[in-house]
Amino acid sequence: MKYTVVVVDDHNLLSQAIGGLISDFEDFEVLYLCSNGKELLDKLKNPKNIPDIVLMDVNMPIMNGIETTTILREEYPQIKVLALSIEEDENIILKMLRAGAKGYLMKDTRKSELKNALSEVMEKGYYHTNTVAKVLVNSLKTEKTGVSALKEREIEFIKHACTEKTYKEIADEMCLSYKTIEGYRNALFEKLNLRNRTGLVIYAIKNKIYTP
Amino acid sequence: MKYTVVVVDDHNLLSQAIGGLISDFEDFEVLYLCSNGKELLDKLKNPKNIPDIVLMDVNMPIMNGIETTTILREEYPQIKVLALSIEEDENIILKMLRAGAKGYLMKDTRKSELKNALSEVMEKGYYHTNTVAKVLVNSLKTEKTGVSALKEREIEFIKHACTEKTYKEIADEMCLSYKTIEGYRNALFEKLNLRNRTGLVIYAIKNKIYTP
DNA sequence: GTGAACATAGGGTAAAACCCCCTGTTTATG
DNA sequence: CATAAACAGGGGGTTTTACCCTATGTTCAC
Repeated sequence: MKYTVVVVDDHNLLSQAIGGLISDFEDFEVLYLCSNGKELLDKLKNPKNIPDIVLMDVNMPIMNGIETTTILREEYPQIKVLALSIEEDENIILKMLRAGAKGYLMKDTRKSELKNALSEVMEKGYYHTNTVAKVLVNSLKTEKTGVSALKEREIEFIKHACTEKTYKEIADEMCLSYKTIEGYRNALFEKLNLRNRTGLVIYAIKNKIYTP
Repeated sequence: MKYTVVVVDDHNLLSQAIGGLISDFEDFEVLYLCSNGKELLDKLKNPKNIPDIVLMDVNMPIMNGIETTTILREEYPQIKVLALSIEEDENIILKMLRAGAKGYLMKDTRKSELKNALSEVMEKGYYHTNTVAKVLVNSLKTEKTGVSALKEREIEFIKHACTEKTYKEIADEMCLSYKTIEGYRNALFEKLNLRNRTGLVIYAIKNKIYTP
């Protein structure tokens, strides 16, 4: 008996193509393809349509991979979700895994790795690449040290950093020395894994600390 | 005699998968797969490796689709290039077509449309979807009215500036000298009235040039 | 009452960003 | 054909960032 797989991706060419690849695997067969989470949930209402694994894209219109995975875990906990995305964003990966994905594949994965991933998810219950492992370790660090929560002053600083002001000017406005401001910046770079101010600005906007 | 196709895409899963799809078509067969333009050019040095059609991704590391297509048109004008991308960016599509692509497919194309596209490119010499047609009409409009204040390369540069990359790294990626990049930056600061890179990032996001 | 955690701040250095100035080449257009 | 844009590159400078490592005083828990 082959394991059944459903591919959910808004890029039809990709889902059809991946479906084709999976058909080549001995132990797996494709049940059907979907273009978004909503379509999948509709399909699942028929018990005949319940697969062993869902290969899920993260970015989709109508209902994205994170929402869909969350719902799946509640309503069909037996279905294993394997995420598939171009996104290497740490937060996205974490969100997807927290939502209940058993693994996270990049779209530049090779065919053999896809087969591996499918097999391991069915056997061991999970599959993680090095990239994802790194992200996980990093997130554990921040969770243990409790660093993840940003302090009041840091948030205030970030908002200033999202303007054209120099650090010297920010220091003056916050009534702190330039060196203290550097301290805030360095701490943030460290715990948010950023290289420079541009990274901080993008982080702030993504996380709605600053709204342009 | 089947027409031969080469798939060039840095996402291995995608290229393998698309290769699989094409193998199902009566009139076409896959010659080989490549991960980037450089790899393709190397392969082509052997006359046995010259295909009828190249299915080319636009965004690739090392050598992207636009550069590669330009070179192909010069050195192997008999090879027909069909672009394949997620990018719906007007400028990218235009560039790719100017570079000599015979058609532009989105990655959400259906299998049947891919077959159509391949056949039409071989028979008529071109294939254009509605989306691309719209873009073309639109570009004619804006070219007439000259609405776009920002130049193509500037927009491309801005997108890079919204990442953690240094200007040196941006220069490398855009295949320009650091000094040229500085030129773009200075021009933008001048005409947009900005003080520094942070200002540029905020401007880009406000004006939807870059979406975090 | 001692150590951890935190906010503050300094000194020094190297790299990146910023700011002038300047020279070509290609491409479009009157 | 001339002229203007757009495009690509360079010299040489200052300012700002980024990254080291260290130090002091306060608060708070054990």
